[in-house]
Amino acid sequence: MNFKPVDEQLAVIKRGTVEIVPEQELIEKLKKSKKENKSLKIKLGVDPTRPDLHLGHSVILRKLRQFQDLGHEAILIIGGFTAMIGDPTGQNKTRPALSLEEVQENAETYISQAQKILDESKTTLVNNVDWLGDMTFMDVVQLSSKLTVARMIERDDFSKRFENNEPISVHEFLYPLAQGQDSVHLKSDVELGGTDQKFNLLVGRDLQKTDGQEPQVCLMMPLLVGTDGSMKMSKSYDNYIGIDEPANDMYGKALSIPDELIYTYFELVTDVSIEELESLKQKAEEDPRNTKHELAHTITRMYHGEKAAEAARKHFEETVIKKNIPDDAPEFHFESGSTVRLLDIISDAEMTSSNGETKRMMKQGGVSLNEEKIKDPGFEVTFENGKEYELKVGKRNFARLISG
RNA sequence: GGGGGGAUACCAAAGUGGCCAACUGGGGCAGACUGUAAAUCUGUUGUCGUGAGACUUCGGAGGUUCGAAUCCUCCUCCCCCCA
Repeated sequence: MNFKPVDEQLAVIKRGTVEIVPEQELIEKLKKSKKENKSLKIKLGVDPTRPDLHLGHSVILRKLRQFQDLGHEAILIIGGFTAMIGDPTGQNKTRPALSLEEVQENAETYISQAQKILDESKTTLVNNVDWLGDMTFMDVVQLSSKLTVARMIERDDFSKRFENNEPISVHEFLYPLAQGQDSVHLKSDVELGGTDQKFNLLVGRDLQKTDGQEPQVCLMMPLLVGTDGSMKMSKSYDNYIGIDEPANDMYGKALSIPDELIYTYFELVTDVSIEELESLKQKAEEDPRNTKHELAHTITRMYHGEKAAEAARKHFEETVIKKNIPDDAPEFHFESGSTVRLLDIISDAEMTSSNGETKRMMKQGGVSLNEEKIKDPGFEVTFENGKEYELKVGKRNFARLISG
């Protein structure tokens, strides 16, 4: 491996990074690595509790990928064991512990999605069940003696729960130790994590020191703000863009982020070069509309390819800007001459979740047939030979009704 | 081991015998507006029914009552305080 100069590597590593603890140690490690022509071990632990990955997860995975591209060894730890504990970080309640089978299943989905971002051939996959699972109770007791309760309850998530009279289980205290033990086991040089992982990452450092190892450098990435512009991207807030989502949705959702986030998204979730980033900062301010389209295009391209990204743009323009019916709207056929209540058509097509909702939408002007708003819940459609209707229910629910 | 508090719709949280399909906030949905699926404003938000209305819902199971989310009994789960 021919490593790039340290300062070049550092520039890539620092892209989007919030904090490197301590940065000087990282520089030393990089120097040593180049000198000895030996790659660094970069550790990323993932919790396969929820297998659906979104752009928020991609931030950290992309960072791992960047390390790979710099020639370092990416170690992706599937937290099989830790998932069964449930990471308390940022939680206001105890996470449900998963069974071994669930973890296994989730892990597979997770890996297959993560490979879209990582360089599959160069990723070392491990599961911490393999070493944590073998520890004896005595081992655990000894390990836990290295961390004090006072330090644990300093943590925000615990102290908040404590104040709010919410339960904290003892086993949740063991989570950072388990994660730290991973670092000891793997002898990692760098561990990646979100800013919310700082505590856990630092425990890894401490444990390595106790073990006589050279401690890992902790690298924290920001938590990506979701499409709502305020909370971190998360499935439970429904402000996420999934990496498995259809191109059209991806494109549209990317466009819905607030303007202030355009640059951040370019920086954290796209593969545009560092040089390009510079110019994008200004572009985003001067011409947010087009820059955001460029962002949406870039993101969609990364996961679906150039062609699909282009198609997604067209789809967006047609349906959202021009408010036209998309080409791929589902079609429903009706016998010519028949008369059917519109309410029933919508219900059969499952375009709403209940008749009450349909009626409500009708009253509010959310249902239209061939551009004409239908407000009467009893409205009936008569299908004459060859006649076609374009049905719109709500903002983006379309269907074509065809007779014959 | 002892004492106290709690469980309400997607979430948070009022309601403590009829005016409750249930205040309010968040979220969701719709309309207007917009470069946008953003922001803002307005409306709406159990199911069935064109409608009148009917039915189901307030941790679970029973009971009292003309009538219960509200009262009683038992059960399940959770939190706090003292030891």
